[in-house]
Amino acid sequence: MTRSQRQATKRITIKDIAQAAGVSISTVSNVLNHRSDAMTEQTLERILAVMDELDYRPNLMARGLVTRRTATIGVVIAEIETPLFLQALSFMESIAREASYNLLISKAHTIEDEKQAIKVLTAKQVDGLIFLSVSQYTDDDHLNELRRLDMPVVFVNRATLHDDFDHVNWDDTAGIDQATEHLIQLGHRYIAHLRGPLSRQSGANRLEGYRRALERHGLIYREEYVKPGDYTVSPEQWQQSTLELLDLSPRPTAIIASDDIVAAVVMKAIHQAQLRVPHDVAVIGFDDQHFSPFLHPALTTVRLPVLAAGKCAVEMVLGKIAGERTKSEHVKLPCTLIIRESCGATT
Amino acid sequence: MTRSQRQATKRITIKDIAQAAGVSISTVSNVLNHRSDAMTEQTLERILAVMDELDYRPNLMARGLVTRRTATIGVVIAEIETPLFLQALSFMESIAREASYNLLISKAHTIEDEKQAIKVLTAKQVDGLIFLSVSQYTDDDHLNELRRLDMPVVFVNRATLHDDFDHVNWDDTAGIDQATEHLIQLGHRYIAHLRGPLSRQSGANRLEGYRRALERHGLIYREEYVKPGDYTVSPEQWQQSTLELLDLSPRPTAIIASDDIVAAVVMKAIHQAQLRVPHDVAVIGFDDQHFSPFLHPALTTVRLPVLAAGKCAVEMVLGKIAGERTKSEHVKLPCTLIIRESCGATT
DNA sequence: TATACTCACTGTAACGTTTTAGTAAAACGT
DNA sequence: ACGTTTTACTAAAACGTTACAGTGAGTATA
Repeated sequence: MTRSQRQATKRITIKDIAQAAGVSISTVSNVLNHRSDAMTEQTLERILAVMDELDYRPNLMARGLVTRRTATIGVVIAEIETPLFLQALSFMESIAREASYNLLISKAHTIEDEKQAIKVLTAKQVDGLIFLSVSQYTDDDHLNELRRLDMPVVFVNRATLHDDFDHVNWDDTAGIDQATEHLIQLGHRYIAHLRGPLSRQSGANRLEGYRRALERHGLIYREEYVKPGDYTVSPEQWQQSTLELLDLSPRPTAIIASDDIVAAVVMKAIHQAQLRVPHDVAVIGFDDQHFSPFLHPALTTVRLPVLAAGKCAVEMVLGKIAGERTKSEHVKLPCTLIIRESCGATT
Repeated sequence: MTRSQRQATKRITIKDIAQAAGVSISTVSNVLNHRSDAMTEQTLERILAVMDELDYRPNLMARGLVTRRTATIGVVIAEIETPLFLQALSFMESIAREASYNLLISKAHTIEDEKQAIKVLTAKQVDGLIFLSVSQYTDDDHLNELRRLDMPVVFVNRATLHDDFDHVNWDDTAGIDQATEHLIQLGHRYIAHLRGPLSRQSGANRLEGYRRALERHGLIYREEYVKPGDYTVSPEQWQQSTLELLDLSPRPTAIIASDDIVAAVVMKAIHQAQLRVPHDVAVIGFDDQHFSPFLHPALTTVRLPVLAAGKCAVEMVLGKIAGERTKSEHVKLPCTLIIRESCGATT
């Protein structure tokens, strides 16, 4: 397999097919583009036979050069470490594939990465762009380029600062509100929250939803019941925070964690404090990751519609590409409270 | 943003740059390809200035058409639902990006999917192909096409039936052997195994490694200590199987699960049987998923070198593309036993 | 029977690059 | 001062498609 051998392998083009079938390349192009009405059944079959025999594959680069279409959607993804978003990515691939589109992916954690990703993906002539969960609030000037290119763009889980682009989000606030409501209905009065980073939309929204539900029921919001439990602090600190919460008086009878991993650590800390879930302390997570049903006890959690959002985003991009949709939309999907074993009535 | 407006947006090409800078297309092409030695400093700067001003981006499709390079690697991935493989995908993207390559992904669960994926990806002119964990044993004829194309191909975690292609695998057998060995060293004599599907290479290999370690220490392999605990049966059955194992006499003092999710369920079942991990029964998982350290107790598990394998695969493909590597390699990476809390000495 | 119309194609100019061969002018060596 | 080399470019042919304007033969219409 030397390089010279590699170059020796001749690739068959539309020209070869035309020659072998004794027709012009236009005719071959017509069969490629399913315009079989413009030729004899006989010719069609002859061309198809030749294509099959020579194992012809149209060169999509050449095609793309003239059609200006690549059947490829660029996906810029951050937080790619979160299994949930990766699952969304996988799901998006399925949706895209049904429409014969592929996904060209590019990670971006910083604004700089994002700029670079946009450069490369647009240079590769993707037909549309999806930003998966890159939540920046400021300094989005580089997006002007996308406006100029007039390319279909959808943001998933990003602050909706760009009215002229499509957005898909989910309603964190309502999600945690629902979870808190559920706990209150079960009789809980002292509900703690291990919150996410406030610098993030999700962290702030969730704190707000938690607070909203409390206040709706006339329960006072107490600072000491809220502690950071996000990736900016270590798992040991989550554990420490949980123990501190359990030492409060009155002791919280329920803890809402900022995600399922944190919830697992919370449950672990509760067990280690010789208390029981949900008997002594109820726990609710966030995300509904794939392991959550298998925790001990199975975790009650707020399921994020990440897959649905991914699907929605792909469909929006495809719609724009097809020219069916023109004006931009802002979709907000609901979260679902998944009730399992880790939360129950207080005794 | 109507379609007519979209088409009105003129895209600037190398031609525009040439005209604006008062040079020929060739010269502009030269600066694009970093052959700045073939022109005046003055000219170079003028061209760069014009490029910057007009915000020029070379069209990589057009370039690819003539260079026959796309700076894109196709990744065919199955088991994409497994977070571990998705993480590998993410990691591979990082490695590829460092070399200015992108990843075009395509899921494939059946042979038919795989054929289709190969068709599309090769038609899109990817420079190389990586198969991530699509473990089929038979009917790989369609791969002949890849031989014919003489395209760099690497298989990750696939039965090495294709000597002429590159392979990256990990040593399941040695991994579980090590885990079993560890348990034996701790004094365990009755070790059970919830095995994976035998139709899969991994399931069969692991059973073999388990058996090998037992026999090396003169412990008898007992059929009733081995039960299926894979995705072909339900989580309820994993739980049921665990309970059955705990009812055996002598009761196993350790259980090796087929993956970390199963291990979580096993631990849950053990707790529900009023036994303690690792005090009464030690548990070892497989995969080292991201939640495993946060289980209660933290899970001892065999870490698969999935990320390393992904990295290796990308580097192999890049090496082949660059022409540095020519002959095919078969790499086998070791697994690592990650010792946490869920296994300890028997009392 | 002349006219229009359909049918089954064909020829060729794009698309935006790279690449190869070429060239005029300047610099160099002796 | 002459030939040679180097420098700084340029012209034009690819690359493999699609798109559009033809075209000549046969058929239907008036």
